[in-house]
Formats: sequence, structure tokens, C-alpha cells
Amino acid sequence: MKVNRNMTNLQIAQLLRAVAAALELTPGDNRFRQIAYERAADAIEHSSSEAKDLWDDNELASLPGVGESIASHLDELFRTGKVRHFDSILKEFPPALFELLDIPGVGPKNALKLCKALGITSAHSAISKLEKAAKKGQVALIEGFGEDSQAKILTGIIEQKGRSKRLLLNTAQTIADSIQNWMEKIPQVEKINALGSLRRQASTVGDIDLSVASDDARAVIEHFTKYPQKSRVLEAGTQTASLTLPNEYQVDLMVQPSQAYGSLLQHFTGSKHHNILLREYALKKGLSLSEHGIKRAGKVVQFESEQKFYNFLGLDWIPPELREGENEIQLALTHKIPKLVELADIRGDLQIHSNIDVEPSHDLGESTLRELAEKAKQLGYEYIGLTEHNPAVSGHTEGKIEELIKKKTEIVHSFHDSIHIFNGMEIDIQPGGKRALPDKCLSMLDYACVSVHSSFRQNKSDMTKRVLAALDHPKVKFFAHPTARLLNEREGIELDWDQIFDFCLKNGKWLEIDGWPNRLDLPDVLAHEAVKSGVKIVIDTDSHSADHLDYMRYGVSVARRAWCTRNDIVNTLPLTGMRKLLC
DNA sequence: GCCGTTTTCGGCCCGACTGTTTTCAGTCG
Repeated sequence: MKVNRNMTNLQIAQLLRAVAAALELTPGDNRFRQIAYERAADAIEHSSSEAKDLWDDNELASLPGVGESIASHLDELFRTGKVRHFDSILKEFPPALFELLDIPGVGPKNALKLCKALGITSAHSAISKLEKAAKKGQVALIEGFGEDSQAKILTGIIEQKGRSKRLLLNTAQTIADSIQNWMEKIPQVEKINALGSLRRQASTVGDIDLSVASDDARAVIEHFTKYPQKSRVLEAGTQTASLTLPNEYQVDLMVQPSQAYGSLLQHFTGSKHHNILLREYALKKGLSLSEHGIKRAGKVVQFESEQKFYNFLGLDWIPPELREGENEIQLALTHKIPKLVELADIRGDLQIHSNIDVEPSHDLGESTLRELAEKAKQLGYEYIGLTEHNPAVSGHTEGKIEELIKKKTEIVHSFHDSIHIFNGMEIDIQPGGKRALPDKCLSMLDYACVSVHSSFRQNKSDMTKRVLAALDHPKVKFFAHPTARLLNEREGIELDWDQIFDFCLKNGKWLEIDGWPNRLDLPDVLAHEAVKSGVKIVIDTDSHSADHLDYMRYGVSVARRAWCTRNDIVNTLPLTGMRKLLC
């Protein structure tokens, strides 16, 4: 592991987890110190701010789980690029050990045994050395290991190699639907739900989690392990089972009888961090929580609904999107959980690409204005906005560009229907901050949004100036897919978000949540920060065909995870309200 | 090592599954 001053949150989390693993292997060490390091790792990995920025503002210890001691170690890390205390703990163990922890099923104790028995020391190619040894049958000979655990290590290595990417939310939904259909073929399945990060609507999903209500868990699990598209069955017990799909994605299933289904939903929805906090809260009331129910004085109370489960604890029901272990439990206790925006609140979609050919700089849409309007009416919208990309700058004179915009404007204005069409445009922000459309053309439009489609790696300060310059025009209403990230493909750009929020707030600009499944941008944590600052959000789909308008549900999911209410979202306004904002 | 609606000291979430044991340790979510 390379330790340096510029570590990302994920890298720091991995460093802290390595320390936790080393502590676990240190004889006589306090088990809870180890847990403390793991919690600090979780807190940093899930923080909405870069740890280094928090350190700059002397706010590291504001992260729950990061106290005085770990904060001072991180201070040393950011000042000097290393942490002597961590070094002294880690140097007792072969670097290879920490690599082996990546293999599912291999924990600190077994990793150490493997390193010692097989003589694997360096981090470099540690996993492939283990793989070779296992294939030669050497692992089965080590004390405490056998043929089965050797085979398990080999499948674990396959899994580790194949699982570099997380599933996009919409893909996960499709897979879950297919398994759900399979499970519903047998009568013993009374209820079935997809839970975990999918139910919490995280932008990407690691595992697919399913729960079933049934009095015959055996039959349910047996049927599950016969799912036709499975690759391998990882485990199958009396209440839970796991299998993998051909692309190494894992599916976990858990079964409880109907009368205890509420606690199962709660348990399996997570997040892990939410559950830990909830159990700690319950413990103070003398209650112990599990997927079976709530244990009070040795007796388990069962719950058929999740609502009853939370109410029994004196809490309001908490929407799954908010169960990430922030302050949702305290708010549920004092009846302060906000009413989150819903799909039905949305009145229109302001980033749609039609097939009106303005000879654009990027992809043209596929659907006609008529097709888009019909689809939007089906969704119950009052308005949509067409935002084709600006005409390509190269190969067009300013006169030609003007002509193209004029032509498009005439098409939009001559279209009459019960749904209102706003005449917009998505404009590239050039590397220097200039908009890729002459201001003369802007005056023909009802509005525009701006976005970054090139030079993604500028430094934070230049990038921030670039974006603010482009936003600074009365017709420019919002900043589209603001981080420009592509999930599993491209990191987002670097911006000084406080400056962006501040500018938006002062100048009435909005930030977009783009519902396109591999964008989902703004990301939930940043959108949460934005609305806390008072910045308004517009949720769009970035549709390039009429079918894509259905992606609105994913944009709304991001907004819900960002704690947005209807008031935070401008396109919950009816047409009259939106007209005032745009014209 | 962290933290406070019983606590600044004394606690720290809970259970399932597997493999290798012969009653439990390790790992996971």
C-alpha cells in the first residue's frame, strides 16, 4: 500500500482497515480498538467531503468514529506523507497479508496463516502466488485448511478478479426482477422483495439482496439454488443462501415466516451502518434487534411490517433512501424525518434531446418532437424542454449557427399541443469558460443549460472559474450533470463546491440531477450538500429517445437519497410557476 | 480507540453459515 499525502478517501479507508486487521492479529490487543479503526474507515469512505479538505478546515474529528487519536494520525499523514504509529503496527506483518484480505472468505487470521505457510511476503502478486499454491494442492495441507477451504479460496480469487465493477442501479433492478419472477413460480413464496442497496436506491449496487416471506424456508432455498442463470451456489443454509451470476455478481436470499417479515425487511435493507446505530440505540432501551424481531427480557417480539418494527422502538418509519447512518435515527425520534420528493411530484423534464438536427457537437436525439410530447403526456407532465447540444463550433460560421438555432426555434414555436414545449439548449463549456454558442443565439431560446464535455482534468481552481464564467448569463438556468462523472468509467471533475453553491444561490442558478443511469449526477452526497446550502435542484433525464424519459425515477431516487423535499426541486412546479422562472 | 437522553468511565450490534473441529473459530453482511 502506497502511503502518501494525497490519498483519496477510499485509500485512507483501506489504510485504516489494514491497521485494524493488523491489530486483530496483535496478541492482547483490545478488540474494540480494531472495531474503532474499522468504523473510522467506514466514516471516511462514506464522507461527502475529501478527508484532506476536512483536515484543511481542522474538521477531521467531526466525522463520527474519528476521534482525537485517529485525527492526529491523519494530521501526520497529510503533513508528512506517513504515519509512524501505523508503520510500527503494519511492519510486524508481511505486506502480502493485506492483499489477501481482498479475497472473499479470507480474513486476517487465515491470511496470516497462508503467508507464513506458503512463504508469501511481498504485496506484489501475492494473490497469484496463493492461486498457484492452491492449484498445486498445497493449501489443503496447511493445518486448519482442507480440500474444501482450498476450493473456496480458488473460487474466491475468481470472484475477486471479476468483481471490479458495481452494477448500475437500472441493471440491478432488471436482474432482481428476473430472479423475483423465478422465485414467484413456487407457491411457498408468500412475499418477495429486493432489499439492500437496491431498495435504498444507491447509484450503484454491489450485491443483489432478496428477502422472502414463507413458512417453508427449505423449499424456498432449494428453488433459489436452481435459478437457471446462476453460475455457482456459494452457500445454502436453513434461512439464507447466496449464489453468483455469470459476471460474478452475488445474490443473497433470506427467508423468514410472514409474521416476522417486517424485521427481516428492516435487517436486510440495511445499511450496515444504519443497523449498527439502530441496535446501539435499542440497546440503551434494553432491547436487542435482529432479523427475527426485537428481544425484550429474553423474549422475541415479532413484526409483520417494518412500520411496526420502527414504531415499537419509538421511531417514525424511515425511508430506505435515508438509512445510511447519518442522523436519521435522531430525526425519526423527534418526528423530523422530511417528506421526500416523489416521482408523482414531477411536472416536467428540462433536459431532452430531440431529433431536430442542429448539427450538434455531440449525439443527436432519436425521437421526434411529437413522440417526445406523447411520452411526456403519458407521464402526466405539463411541460418539457428540448436541449439539443449546441451546433458544433468547428465547421460552422456564426451565421450558420444562428440559422440553425432559428430553424429549431421555428419548429418548436409551430408545435401546438396540450403540453408546453420550452425551447432550450445544452451548451458545452469550453476549456477557458466560454460558452460554445454565440450570445446572439441565446436570446432566441427560452433557456439553456451548460455542461462540461471536454478537458475533464483541469485543476480545481481553473475548473471552478471555467464553470462560473459559463453560468454567468441570464438565459443560462442550470449546470447540467455537474461532476461529468460516468459511473464505472470516469471520475468526476474537481470543483470548489462551496463556491459553486454560493454562486448558484446568489444568482438563482440550479444544479441538475441527471437521471441517466450511468451519470446520476449530481451524486447524492453532493446534492445533499447543495440543498442544505439552499441551492435548488432540477431533475432531468438527458433523454436521447422517448423511452429514456422513464429514467426520471432514478433521478428522483438520487434526490431522495439527498434528502430533497418537493420544495427543493424546481420541476415539481406547475407550468405557470416554471414559465415565471424561465421567461 | 470512540463516545455520552442512565455513563467523561465502562461499555462497545447480532446472527447465519462453513469447515474443521468434536464444541468452535473465522468470516460475512
